[in-house]
Amino acid sequence: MLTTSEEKYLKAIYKISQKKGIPVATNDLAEELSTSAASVTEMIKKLFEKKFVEYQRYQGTLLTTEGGKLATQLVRRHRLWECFLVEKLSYGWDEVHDLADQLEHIKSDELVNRLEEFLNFPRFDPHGDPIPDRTGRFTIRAQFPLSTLNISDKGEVVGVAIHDSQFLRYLGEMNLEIGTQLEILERFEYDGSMRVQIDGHLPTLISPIIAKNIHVKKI
Amino acid sequence: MLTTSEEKYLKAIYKISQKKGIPVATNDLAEELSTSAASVTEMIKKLFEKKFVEYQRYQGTLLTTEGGKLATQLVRRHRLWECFLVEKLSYGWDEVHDLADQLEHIKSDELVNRLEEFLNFPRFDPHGDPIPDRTGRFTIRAQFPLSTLNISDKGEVVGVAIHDSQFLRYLGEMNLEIGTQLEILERFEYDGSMRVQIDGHLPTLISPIIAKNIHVKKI
DNA sequence: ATAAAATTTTAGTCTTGTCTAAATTATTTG
DNA sequence: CAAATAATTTAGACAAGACTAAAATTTTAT
Repeated sequence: MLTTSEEKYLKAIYKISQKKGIPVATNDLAEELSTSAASVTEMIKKLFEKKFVEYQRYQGTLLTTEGGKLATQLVRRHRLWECFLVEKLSYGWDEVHDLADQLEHIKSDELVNRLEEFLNFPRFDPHGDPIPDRTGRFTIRAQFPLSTLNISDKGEVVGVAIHDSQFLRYLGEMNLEIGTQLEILERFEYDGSMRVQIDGHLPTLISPIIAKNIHVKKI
Repeated sequence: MLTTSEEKYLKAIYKISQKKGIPVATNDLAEELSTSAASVTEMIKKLFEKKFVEYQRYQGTLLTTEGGKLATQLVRRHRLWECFLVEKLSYGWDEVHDLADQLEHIKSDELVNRLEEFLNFPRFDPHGDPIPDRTGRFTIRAQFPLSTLNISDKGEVVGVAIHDSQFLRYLGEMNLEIGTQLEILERFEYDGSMRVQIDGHLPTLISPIIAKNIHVKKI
């Protein structure tokens, strides 16, 4: 059985390797986990002993098949709890991350499977991220960063790449949420910002950094 | 903020003082928490420093007002999570204790308040125990151990004093659950056992130890 | 290609919560 | 009431997980 701390490391390795590829640097893990690089090295050696990660001194780390399964299970738990909090307890999508981070460490696969059934087998969480099924499989979907759309393209928001609550509240203020439909009115090539028509609202200017972190499907 | 371990101690002190009165003995705590008496002494000294318990060497311990509030909050969390597991996730009342023991340590009052609302403000948990409201008040109810009823008394099961899953499954096997109505047919005074008519089923013999741990209201 | 800078690891400590064995205090019993 | 027994506390140690400072290695830049 994994300790909560070990679980946090596995999930962090998983998350960083998704975003930045493998191997995962010790410093990046320290940053992600708000801890020191020295602590990371120690824990990685422990996870290596237990065969959850591959590791060579000074060369970074990556998950083994077994470690990957465990990390996926944690992602599953996290995203199902987020669904529960939003759909059943009326939390906002900007409020659930930290709570789900606690709830995902509850040790019971049965509980998570029952929760999934109670929620009617959702395939995406409140941020549009896919929820792995109990065998670890993700639902794949064609989606692109909003920043890649061209003038007069139409899209529907299906996800966000950042779960930070400030970012999400900012999106909320410009009436943008999962399911929102929009159209690109104008692109300013020198800085990449774009003017976007959001649903029934007034057109808004969206900066390239923001646009890169909003995922849409084309319609 | 309390650590999970400190929370476990506070709840154990609360539980034992309910059952056996105050002050609570170090050995009883060690037993309840499956740990050594030495560890208990150490932790109690810590809780004393933080003003959550009264304590004098060799004289046992008891909760301060502040400690009592925290313990009550934990009881509240535990019982609401049990309701959730039974009512929403279809767990049996004999399966929820250990899971609720994990869930009660999730740090968020807001979460528990929303959970309570989601469950429609239940006042009793699946074992018939009262759930304190957010100010810490319990709903009181007239109830007696089944063992105190006399011949031809009728009652309705409203609670159980033991949450052990073996005990609960045993009750289930004799078709006895919360809400079950019954009538005392016979009492054998020399050992205290009683023959009981349960609902539409055949009469059963109930031993005094069992009967003492089934709570009924008279009807 | 080598010096400087950045990254990673090691060494040594600390805190939390636990343990066992030994010492102390309280309780029970003859 | 004193001796035996039970309960509790202290002392010393350990494991997990973290930290800082210093050393080792890798990467970058001149």
